[in-house]
Amino acid sequence: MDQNPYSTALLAWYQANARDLPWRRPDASAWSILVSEIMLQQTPVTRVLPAWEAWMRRWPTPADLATEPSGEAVRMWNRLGYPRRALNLHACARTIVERHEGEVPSSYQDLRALPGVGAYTAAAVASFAFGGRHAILDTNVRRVLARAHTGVEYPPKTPTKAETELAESLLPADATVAARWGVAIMELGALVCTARSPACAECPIANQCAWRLAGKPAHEGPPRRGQTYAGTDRQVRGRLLAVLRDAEGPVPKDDLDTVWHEPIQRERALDALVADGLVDPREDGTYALPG
DNA sequence: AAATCGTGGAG
DNA sequence: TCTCCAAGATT
Repeated sequence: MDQNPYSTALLAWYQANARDLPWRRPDASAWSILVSEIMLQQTPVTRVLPAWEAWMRRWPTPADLATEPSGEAVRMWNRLGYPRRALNLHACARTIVERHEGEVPSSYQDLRALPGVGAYTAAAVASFAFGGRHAILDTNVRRVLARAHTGVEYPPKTPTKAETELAESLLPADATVAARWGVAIMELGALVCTARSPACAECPIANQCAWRLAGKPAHEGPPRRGQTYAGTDRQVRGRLLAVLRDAEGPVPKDDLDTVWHEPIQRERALDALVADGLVDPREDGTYALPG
C-alpha cells in the first residue's frame, strides 16, 4: 500500500491532467530524457521544447554528440541560458561513450557522477527513464511539500535534509508506482500549486493541505533576494558569448570589446568564460567557441 | 555555505 | 516598469 493518504487522488489527477511532453512519451530514450532534464534546470518548459526538438534531431544519441567539438554544443544551446550546461551535456556524452558503452547509465550513482548531474537530475533520470524508486525533489515538489505537509507558503532557499526525508517517506513502495507518483507531484506543483497564485480550487489534495487549512499564511521572514541582473558579470558574459555564437569563426577582440564599455569588468568576464571552457583564446589574439 | 551562473515571460 | 521566478549544480 501507499505510505501517504493522497496518493490515489494525485495519481488520478495526473492521469487526467498531465501535459503531453515529448520526453514523457513511452518511446523517449534515456538520452532524450537526460537532455531534457539538463535543459530544464532553471529553465521553463516552453523555452525548452523547441531547443530539445532541435537538439535531439541533430544528436539522437550520446555517440552523435561525442564526436562534435564542445563549441558546437554551446552554439546549439543558443539562448537557453547557463551555457555551461551545454558543456556539461557534451561532457556527459563523451563520458557515456567512454565509460558506459554509449548507453546512459541507469543507476543513481553512475548518473550522479556525470557532469552537471546533481541530486535532482540523477533521481529524475533514474526514475523517469528507468523506473527506479527515487525521491524527486525539484522546486515544484519542494513547494507542494512545504504547503501540503509543513503548512508554509514556500520551502527554504536551499533543500534541507528534512525535505529529502519527507519526500522519501512519501514514496510509494512499488518502484513503478513511485516513478509515476514522482512526476505527478511535480506536475501538480507546475500546473496547480504554483508559486504566485496556486489554484487550490482545482487541487486534488486541497482538503489535506496544511497550508490551505491554516488559512494560507503569508511567507515569513525576509523577502527572498531578487537577483538583479542588469550590470552584472552574467550579463556581460551573455553578451560576449552571443557574439561568438553568432559568428561563423574566430572573432577579433575588437568585436568583443564593443559589447561592454567598462574594460575591467569586460576583461574579467572574458577571462571567466575562458576559465570555464566556454571560450577559446587563440594564438593570433582572436577568440572562438571551443574546439 | 553563500555566491555565482543566463534568459525571457508573466503579473 | 520592475520584480519574480523557471524540472539546479558547483565551488
